[in-house]
Amino acid sequence: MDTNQQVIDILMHGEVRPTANRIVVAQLLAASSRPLSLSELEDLSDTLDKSTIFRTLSLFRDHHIVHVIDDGSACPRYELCVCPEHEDNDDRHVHFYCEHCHKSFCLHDIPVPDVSNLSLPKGYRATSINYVIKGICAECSSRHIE
Amino acid sequence: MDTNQQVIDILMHGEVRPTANRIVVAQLLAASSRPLSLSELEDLSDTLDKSTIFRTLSLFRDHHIVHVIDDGSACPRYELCVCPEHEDNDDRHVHFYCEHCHKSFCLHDIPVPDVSNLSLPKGYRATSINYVIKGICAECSSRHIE
DNA sequence: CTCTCTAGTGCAACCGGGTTGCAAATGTTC
DNA sequence: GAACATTTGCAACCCGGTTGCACTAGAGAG
Repeated sequence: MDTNQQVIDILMHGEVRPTANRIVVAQLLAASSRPLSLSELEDLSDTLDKSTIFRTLSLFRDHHIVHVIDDGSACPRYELCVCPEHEDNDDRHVHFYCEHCHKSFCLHDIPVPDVSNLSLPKGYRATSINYVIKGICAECSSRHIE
Repeated sequence: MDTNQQVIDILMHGEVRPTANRIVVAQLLAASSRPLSLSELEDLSDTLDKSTIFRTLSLFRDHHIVHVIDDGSACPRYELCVCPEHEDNDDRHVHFYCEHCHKSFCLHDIPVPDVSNLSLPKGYRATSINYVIKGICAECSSRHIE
């Protein structure tokens, strides 16, 4: 299976023209098991310009190709939408932010407990939920005793 | 009851010298029903310098007088610890971030569902949990039909 | 194939919030 | 009151995200 072609299909499905740069960004996201920030993508691809990645991610976001995670790291992270059919991201899972290596991980096994519909105060309307656990990831735990 | 004296007690209990500026910051936090960001505090007090507030908040954080909430707004917010006895913030409740007025609210009635102890992958250690619901707050809902 | 027009890209500058260095001001101790 | 430590305000800095603009690449018409 050609991952290059897969990525192109995703872009076309989102009605985004598959330029070379966009394919690179999408492939980096697809190859990563965890959500990536703008600066992480910048590091991964030394050829692409920061502003190009930024605009590419913004475009992807608007076309529901990626969705945005706010871990508590002051910089948003992006991951490919698993469910391109839905207009909004329904693949809700818990994220883990490592305070040591500053990476975010997806905990796909843990569903986000949803309290938004049942018990929000009157007048409040929810559009998204972020459930982020901070701590030390497995790799950093094993490497440092601290 | 003198709130001024209450605030001083809190500072002294945290072993922080109660200077005039610190009392102002602590009173602003105490008077607010919701967590405030650095810039919000800057707006509320036109006399205090940005760096003074910043250092005051950092000091408060280190002395467990305030704790920090990461809503998804790229800037941390601070609220007075309810339980100064505990070394860490055990008063865990859900926060709501309004995407329209960019304020954060405490939903004290909704406890944060805790999944950290039961189901974290092996090797992961949690230190804090952020559960943030984003959407439109009641006031903005009633004001705009959109 | 070439021209034209639009979309995409790289560069550099900008911006805003957090952060830091430093010197003046304030407070504390003897 | 002198000597010292702490706190504060100002200004500069830093860093990541964002934007303006000119150049380039690509799509479509003829």
